[in-house]
Amino acid sequence: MARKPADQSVNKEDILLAAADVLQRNGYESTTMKDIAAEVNLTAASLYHHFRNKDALLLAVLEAGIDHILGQIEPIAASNYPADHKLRLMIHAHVTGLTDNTAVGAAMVFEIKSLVSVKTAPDDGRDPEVAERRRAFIARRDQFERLFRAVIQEGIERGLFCPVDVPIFVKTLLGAQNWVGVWYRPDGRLNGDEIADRMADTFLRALQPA
Amino acid sequence: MARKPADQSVNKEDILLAAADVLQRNGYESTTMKDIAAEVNLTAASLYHHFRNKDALLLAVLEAGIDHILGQIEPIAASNYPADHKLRLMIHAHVTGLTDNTAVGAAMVFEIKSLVSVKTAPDDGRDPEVAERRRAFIARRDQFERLFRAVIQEGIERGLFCPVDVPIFVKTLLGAQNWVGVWYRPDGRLNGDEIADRMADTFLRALQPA
DNA sequence: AAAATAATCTAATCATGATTAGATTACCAG
DNA sequence: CTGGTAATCTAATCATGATTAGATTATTTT
Repeated sequence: MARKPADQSVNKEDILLAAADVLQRNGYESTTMKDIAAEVNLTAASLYHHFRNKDALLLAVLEAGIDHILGQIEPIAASNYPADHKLRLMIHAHVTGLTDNTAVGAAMVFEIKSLVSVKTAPDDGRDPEVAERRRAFIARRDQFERLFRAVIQEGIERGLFCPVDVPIFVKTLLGAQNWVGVWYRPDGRLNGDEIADRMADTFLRALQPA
Repeated sequence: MARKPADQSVNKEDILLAAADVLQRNGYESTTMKDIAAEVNLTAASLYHHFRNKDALLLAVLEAGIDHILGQIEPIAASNYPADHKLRLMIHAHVTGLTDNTAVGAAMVFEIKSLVSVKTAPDDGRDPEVAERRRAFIARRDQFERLFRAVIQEGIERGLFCPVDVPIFVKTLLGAQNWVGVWYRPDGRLNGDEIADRMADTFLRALQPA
């Protein structure tokens, strides 16, 4: 049996993107190292040159996703636009981040009870680096939520929004947005921008003062 | 080594509830037959007397969940209340279903890219019964979504609600509700009823005519 | 060109979880 | 009480996926 020629043109970034795609397509529990490797026409063993283990690779996907989306949301939240305009832009960034970037999708949807789950916590002692990165990821995800809270709180204080229970409102908003990563299909009726538009309309109407 | 005494007091329903709890706590990929069995103080092998295989057991959990929630939503949707009242009741039923019944949570959250996933589809030929039950589950889940669409469409036609893109609005609403299954903790600030109240307020405000 | 290094391959190992087989126990019926 | 059946146990098998080890290839450096 002839050995498959070695192809050294694949870099770490290619592997990371491949992993994000497989995650999105197959879900966490059906994402194997073999599938990811096949996506870039390598074998599973080759991935270990670039990433310590599967956890490290998948965490890298989540980190890329949260980096991307935070990089977009933070400047908006810090801007001087009125709160309602900021919220609309943030919803757009979040939704299109989910529809257009599979790593963002993974970061938002697949952290649930997967590699950052309670179940894996007892194994922390085996790999302190992964445990630390896991904590950092959770902190950044929480930061993401805080940005939404701050903007809505600002809108309420300035009389632009009606008073709501801000933490619950934000969980409602983020849940609806994250779920886009579950049901969205690129061949669907609407694209990411259009979906974001309608969602922003819904939540801004809900925040409209009486 | 003394053999563990056999305990025949455990019935199929006990196992099913145990599976739902483990699913909720550990997530799909960390739900092992061993864990489920331990929940009812049996061994993994004992589960196979009651359920054909793991898929059949987990599908039974999902079916129990969707049965439960459809059984609550259908009478509300068919009632003669005005659409806004119906929607509020349905949101309550859905949210409290998620917070109070782990099988409902599993049915709503864990169908995602798990045993009803695209990845498992190619294996249908191996177990036609599971494949058929899977299809039936998906059909019932779709029926669930249609009930919400119908009520909102009715509200719009009667002038109780402002015009919205109904499919997207419902995806937004269901996403927010299903996500409660992700973030809700029994020791949190609010219980299921209170969360449902706030959510209903949000979405009914968003539907209020101008 | 030769040597060193990076990257990949194949083959194999290991661990884990699902499941089976047969022995055993618990319970029920006659 | 005996026999039959339901239910469970322990031990073992099997399959699969993660990972390692060493050989090999591709690329870079000297």
